Order: sequence, then structure tokens, then C-alpha cells
Amino acid sequence: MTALQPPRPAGVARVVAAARSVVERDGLAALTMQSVAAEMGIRAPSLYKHVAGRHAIEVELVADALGEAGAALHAALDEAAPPPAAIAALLDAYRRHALANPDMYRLATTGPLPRRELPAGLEDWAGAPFLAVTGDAHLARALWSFAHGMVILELDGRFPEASDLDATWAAGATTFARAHMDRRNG
Amino acid sequence: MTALQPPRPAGVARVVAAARSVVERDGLAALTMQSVAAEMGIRAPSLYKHVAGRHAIEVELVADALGEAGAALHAALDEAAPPPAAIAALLDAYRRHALANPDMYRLATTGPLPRRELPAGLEDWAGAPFLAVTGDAHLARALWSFAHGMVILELDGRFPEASDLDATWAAGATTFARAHMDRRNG
DNA sequence: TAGCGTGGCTAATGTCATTAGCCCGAGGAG
DNA sequence: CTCCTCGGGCTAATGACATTAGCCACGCTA
Repeated sequence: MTALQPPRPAGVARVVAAARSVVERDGLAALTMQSVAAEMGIRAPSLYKHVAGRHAIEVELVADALGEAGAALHAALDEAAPPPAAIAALLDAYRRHALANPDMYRLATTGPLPRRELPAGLEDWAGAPFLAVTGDAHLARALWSFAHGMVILELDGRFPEASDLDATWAAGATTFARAHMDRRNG
Repeated sequence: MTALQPPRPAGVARVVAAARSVVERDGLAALTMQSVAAEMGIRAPSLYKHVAGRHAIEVELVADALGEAGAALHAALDEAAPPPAAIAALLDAYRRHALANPDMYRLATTGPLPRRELPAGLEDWAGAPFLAVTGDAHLARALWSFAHGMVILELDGRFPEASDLDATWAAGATTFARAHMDRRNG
């Protein structure tokens, strides 16, 4: 199952592709109308012939980022063991994907979400693996919060230099796995 | 115990106070050199007679925000019950403080931390309650990540509209409390 | 062949941060 | 009393940015 992305007009697609190149090569801060235009070999005002403005470009990138993150998580679940172990697998996939695409991750998860402007259902679909692996909406959200907190704090360099983050992730995984088992039993 | 904030020259203090008023009244996005200057009844370039630039103002605000957040957490621990219950109390204090000061919280926790420029020890001091309440560095970081993830996702409106977040926080609290007890016993 | 839409472009506006350089007024030095 | 210095304002200017207005060429179609 894959997220349903409404097809983009060719012009929009070209702009979004250029924007993504800029973000991945030079970082989020470098995403300007001028840099995107330069990437395409045109001038900034010409971009407005294809997209409504900078915000619209960002929304498209967020949609892509959510779609890809969701795909990574769904894929991780497909291969994974039954629930208790699946939690660790999901967390691992989450971390890997985020660290491999730091700027896209930040873009997709930082600041108010333009929910109105995103494809319907995309958000739920991307988050579904957390529900699948915990079997409980609250535990799912808590697990997602933990994962997001870990990733964003790591990306922002907020943990002390010498932190052994592998171990921290492991601690979180066993903590939530235990909660899951406890919930199942009694 | 309180965080040691090096005293600020009067001019700097006035600028920081104005900046904070702007942030709390109009939000983080409204924090510009012009808005801060206007708040003081002067022109933007005059600010440079007191501070090095916008970044310097933000660093001061981050230091204040960390200090106050830390104070709130330490205070919560002082009143709280022994460890298992203290976790819930700490989380409650964390959430309350963040939601009561959303823009200062965002400022203090979003984006790369200018660690070099912050008062030494401030960061560790602010995070100490998490260590105190879990008794384990990894669990402490995991708990902090959970709390931060919850708060920032809530602030950014990323949870589905109708989420019962109180219950999610509660689920997280019991999850981590259980982990703490398990660690103590066997 | 006349139109017209597509997709460029330049010029201009307004917001920001920041720098350069001027100026006044209060206080201390003589 | 006068002069000098310095703190702390100010205006003007520069250089990113986003965005708008209005012009123009190309290619396809009637």
C-alpha cells in the first residue's frame, strides 16, 4: 500500500524537484526562490508561473517527505518480527530514515503542519505503523513522540557530545516493548 | 539551587526585556530588530550599540528560557513524591511550563543549540530533574525525548484534532514509571 | 496568417539585518 | 568656564528575500 499523491503538473514537478535538490545539497536554509530558480536556470519571478509561492513549494516538499517517511516505516513493518520486536525495528527504521534525510525530516516535522493543503489521509497513513506496532492509540502517539523527540534533538545537536544514543534508543525500545506486553497481558 | 546566570549589562538587559515582550505578545516570528527597537522607542540600528545582533538576542532569550524551564522542573521535583510517582509530576510540570510559554519553549528547543554561547552548566542543570527521576542516563534522555516530542508536536498542532492528549501523557508516564521500577528490581 | 496562451524577463516594492558615519549631550579634565 | 570624550541616538545605504506588475517571444491553432 502506498500513499496516494495526486499527480503534479509538469511545471510544478520541475520546481519541486529543483527545490529538493537545493535542500539536499545546501540545506533547508538555502531554500529560497532565487536558489530554486537558479537550480532551474531561470529567474525567481518566473517560478510564480508554476507555483503560488515559497509556501506552496514547501507544502509539496512536506508531502513528499511524509510519503517517503511513511513508506520507510511501512517497509520496516513488512519485514519485521511480531509486535514486541517490531517496536525496535520500527524505531530503527524511523531513526535511519530521519538521519539519512535530515533536512527533509526537519521540513516535514518542524513548525505548524499545513494540514489543509496536504493530500487527505497522507498523515494518517504515514503514522499507521506506530499504531500497528503498539495496538493502542495512546501508546502509538507516545512512541511517536519519543521517536520524534530523539531524532530532532539528535539532529539539532542537543544531546551532550559524548552521548551513547544507540543505548538510549535501545532503552526506549525496551521500555515501550514492555508497556506493550503489559497491556496485552493484564 | 538556581542556575547561575552571569549578570547582564544594563543596556543588554533592556534589549532582552524588550525582545521578550515582543515574543510573548506577538510570537516568535515577530521578533525582528525593528520590532524590538520599536518596543524600546528607538530605531533598529541603535540596538547594535548594546548587542551584537539578532543572534545574540536570541541566545540571551534561550538562556532565560532554559533557566526558567529548569527552575520549573526543579520546583516540581521538590514537591513531588518518590520516584515512580515523581515521573508523572515531572512530566506534568514540563508540559504545563511549555504550554504556558510556547514561544519561549520553541525558541529554547528548536534548531541548533548555541551551546558555546550559553552559560556553562545551564543545560545540564535544566536537564538534571530527568536524571533525578529516572536514576539512569539513558532512561532520562528517553523520557526527555518523549516529553519534548509530545510538547512540540502539540504546540505545532501535529496531533489529530480530537486527540485526548491527557491520556497520551498518562500512558507515557506509566510506561516510563514501569521501566523505572523494573530497572530497580531486576 | 492572426491570435493567444505559456513561460521567460526586467523593474519595482517592501521587509529584514547589518554597516558606516554623523551628532548631541553629559561629565570629567584642564 | 571650556574642551574632549564617549555613550547612545539617528539617517542613509547595502544586500538578501518574497512578491507583483507588466512586457515580450515563441509555438500552436483556427
